[in-house]
Amino acid sequence: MGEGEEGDKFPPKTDEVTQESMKSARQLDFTGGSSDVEHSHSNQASSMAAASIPSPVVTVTRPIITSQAPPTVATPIPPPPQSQGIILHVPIRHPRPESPNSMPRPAGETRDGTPQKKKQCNCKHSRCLKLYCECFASGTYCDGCNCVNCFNNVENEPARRQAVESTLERNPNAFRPKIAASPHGGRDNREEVGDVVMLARHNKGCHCKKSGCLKKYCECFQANILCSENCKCLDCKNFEGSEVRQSLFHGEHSHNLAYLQHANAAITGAIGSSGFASAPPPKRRKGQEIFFNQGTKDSSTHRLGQANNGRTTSSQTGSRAGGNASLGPSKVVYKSLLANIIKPMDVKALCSVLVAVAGEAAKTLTEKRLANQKETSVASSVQDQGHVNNKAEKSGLEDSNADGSKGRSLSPETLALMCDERDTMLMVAASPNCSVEPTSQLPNGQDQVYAEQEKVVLTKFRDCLNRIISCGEVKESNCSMSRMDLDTPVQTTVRIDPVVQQAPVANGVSQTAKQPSQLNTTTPNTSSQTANGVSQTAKQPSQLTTTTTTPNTSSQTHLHKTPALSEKKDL
DNA sequence: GAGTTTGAAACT
DNA sequence: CAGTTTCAAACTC
Repeated sequence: MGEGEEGDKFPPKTDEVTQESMKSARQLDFTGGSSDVEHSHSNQASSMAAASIPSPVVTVTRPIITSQAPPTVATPIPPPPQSQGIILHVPIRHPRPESPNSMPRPAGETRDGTPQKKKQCNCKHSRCLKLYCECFASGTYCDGCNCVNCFNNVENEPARRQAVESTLERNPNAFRPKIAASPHGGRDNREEVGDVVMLARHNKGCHCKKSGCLKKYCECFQANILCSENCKCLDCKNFEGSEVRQSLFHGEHSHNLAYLQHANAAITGAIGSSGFASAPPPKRRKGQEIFFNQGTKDSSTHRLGQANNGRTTSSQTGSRAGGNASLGPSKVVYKSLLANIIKPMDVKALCSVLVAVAGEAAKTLTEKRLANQKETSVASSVQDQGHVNNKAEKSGLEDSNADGSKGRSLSPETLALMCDERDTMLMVAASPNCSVEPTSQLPNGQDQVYAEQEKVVLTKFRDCLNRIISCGEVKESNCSMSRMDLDTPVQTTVRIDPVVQQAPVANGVSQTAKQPSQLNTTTPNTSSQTANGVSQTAKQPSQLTTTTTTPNTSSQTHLHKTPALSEKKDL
């Protein structure tokens, strides 16, 4: 076998290697500036060599890149020519991280940062002078490895050096980190499940075909990063939002069987959607993506770039790239039925609406109250204290009016929310039988104002929730419908508006499904995704219009199912 | 622990 | 640049 082939070369004519070249290989500049190979960084390098050889733990995972970077692990390595941002100290090369869960760490370190033994290779045919060898690839000498006929040591420095050179000749970046990341991609990004992780990415990208990029065969997965547009993998499942991937992480990894099963199942495609909770979107297969998934439209497209076996459809690649620029691949994201209905901005908007409502209520009520006060002329000007948290205050209720009532009692609605939780209670809201006599605890009219205010606010909120529920139901039904006729036009109804890439994704349910017609209720028009949901939940225009709330709010306000399809344009 | 699978590296 | 071979890690049994 190859034994001879290369083996013969090594140890290459050692003589050829003059003393000069004897500078330990580590002195070489692997950084890609191959030209500099011989540089003069004897300092660190030499020391390293000397020290590291016998000593285990060569801390520097990628010592090689040293030329400019201090050997310390944490130090970022000078950006490669291609400059992809900061390079992690990650030795992504071969020195593969122990567990997929953890960001690759320097060879000498454990998760907690405590020193650890460097990984030992088991090379038999490469003499540890090729990148196949983890040690060699990481720029360290073999030490305590199980390799056979190893030349990756001081004794064979000449040969080693030769190997390094030839390797660099082939690929100037051979010893450079494969993973690039943004400054934020700190080291233990990992598992934010699709979060930080994406900050880093494989420079070259992987080319996995069968592992679904969910096994350590995959360099990306191994480094615990998502596949990026750089990858040319097939049937990749290592993308943000990948159910499979998420299940792996959520199920907490490698150790548990579930993980393995999921991974395998997912990879083989055997499980189809079943493996995952609900609305399992059909698994993607190489060339064809079933566009069942709403995400499809947008996000899916991202994925396509890759899923489609990487590349084929060149057109797609772009999309993905865009997504990742900073965050990494943006691919299909699994979300609950309400995922797109309730969005952060919607929540904000809702808050605004509620505030507005509260404000209005306060205004009205206080007016009343003032009127009463005049009569009673209660000098209780003690307007002090703290109902700081009081919604009323937030809403803009003038303190002046707000008088103390420290022991402010809770309104029936509030009590209901706090103690009862029974929907009915909420529904009944204002109804008298709600019991808890608010008045009973009300010192003077003030509390009543609050109570009224709460009532109004809570009622609004209740309405919103109901609408959300409705939306969810509609969506659900659509979902099921769309599933039934996957092939049918429904899918085709891809939303017209380009929209935000991320936005669209919803779990299995193609948002597309919801066509205005069907959803007459809420969904306005194409802008659907954004629209429906909470926003609609918000109040009715009529009530809020006056308020000076933010644009969002206003938009929401419009949402009443019926009338104004105007909906949230803003959103 | 042996055998198989996988994908990067090396080679053609 | 594409296809094939080699290699060692990852994985399975």
